[in-house]
Amino acid sequence: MNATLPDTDSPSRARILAGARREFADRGFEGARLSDIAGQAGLSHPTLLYHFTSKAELYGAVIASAVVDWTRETEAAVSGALHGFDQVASIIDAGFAFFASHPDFARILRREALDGGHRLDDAIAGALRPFLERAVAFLEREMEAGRLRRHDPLELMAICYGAVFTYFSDAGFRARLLGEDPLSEVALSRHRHALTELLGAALRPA
Amino acid sequence: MNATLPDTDSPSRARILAGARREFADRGFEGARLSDIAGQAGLSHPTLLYHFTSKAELYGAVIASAVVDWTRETEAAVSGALHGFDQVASIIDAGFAFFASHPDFARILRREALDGGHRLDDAIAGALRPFLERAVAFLEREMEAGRLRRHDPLELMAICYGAVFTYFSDAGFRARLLGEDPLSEVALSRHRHALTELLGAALRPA
DNA sequence: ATACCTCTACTGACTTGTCAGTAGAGGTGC
DNA sequence: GCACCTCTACTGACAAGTCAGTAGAGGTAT
Repeated sequence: MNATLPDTDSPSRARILAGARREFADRGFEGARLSDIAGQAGLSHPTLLYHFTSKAELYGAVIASAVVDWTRETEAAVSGALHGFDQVASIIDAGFAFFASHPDFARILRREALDGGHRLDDAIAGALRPFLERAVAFLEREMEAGRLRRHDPLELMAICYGAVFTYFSDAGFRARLLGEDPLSEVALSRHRHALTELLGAALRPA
Repeated sequence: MNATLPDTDSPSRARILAGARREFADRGFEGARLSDIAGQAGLSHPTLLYHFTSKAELYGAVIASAVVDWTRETEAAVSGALHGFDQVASIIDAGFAFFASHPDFARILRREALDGGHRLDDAIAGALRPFLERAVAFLEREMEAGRLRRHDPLELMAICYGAVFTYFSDAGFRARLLGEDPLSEVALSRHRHALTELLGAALRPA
């Protein structure tokens, strides 16, 4: 897409990306305003369009940078040599850690999931589907070997995805409902602990 | 909100509401176009604004009608005289049934949750918080009585909320990822069954 | 003849993207 | 040590289009 490519990571570009992540998370693709994003970076909106040729390209850059982080940060957890429930807990931990350090991205991703995910085709093919397939294969193997109790592996992943993902994407809602900050360290580890306990009770062999 | 109320349910009004539900679910509040909604009802957009004085009022009416349905349809499940895990399964079933019959509302609700839920304050105070409090109180009582294994009741609700809610709000994403319709009867009961089994394995006393 | 419902035509606000031009840093020849 | 050029980063002004909401007139049933 970028034919003549001098900069790639100027300070302005980085500030624009940071503001864009916030605005796209807060207001969605349609709701975000280029002039607001530019303003947060201390620039006028034409300058933003000097660095990114269109709103869509800027959005794509935000997604891409998060997908890079996701792949890097989950790699360790997935390729670990653990077995049975320890490996499950490790993946849950990795998911929590990733979203806790990328809370805005959780909301961007949810908006995409709501829209059917058509803008995520590359990310799905490149990162999400492989991740899911490895996880399901792992679960099947471990259940077969008797190191995990039998459950539907794919649906188990869907349940974990829903629980972890929702905690972060709906953090504002939870805050309003319960009057506490879900991204605080205590709230976060309370939820992670509860999920891990629940899964452990259901998955650990008797 | 509706002080001087002549019509309340003309045929046009009902058709507008149905179209609005679809459009708000598909594109969000900002993305939805009044002229598209009106067009689906066979009307021009100023005619829509004759029935609903603003886009925001129309949106509020969509939310309100769904909250009415929610309260009615979950009432039976929550006030049932069941005990232990049977009651838990009954609430899960009710949640599935509600969202399966209101798939568009699931996505509208998720968009609201993403935005922090500030437009849902009435619904939270009137329906959601009471529902949650009754559920948590029930879980505590049953755990105390030994009819359910001990888990964190609030987090347990959050996990169920996340799993059920995500299944419906992200149905389009799941369809893209797996290539099957998540709202089909088989897919739906597969997921509900998996969730019920998982919860049962974790919650039923040994 | 009046209440209700609908339309066409229009406005004002706003948004993305374009364009011409400015400021300043840095290299080069002399 | 200076005239000249080029490049990046940036801006204000504007073009083009979209959208919610308004005004006012017409049709229809009672």
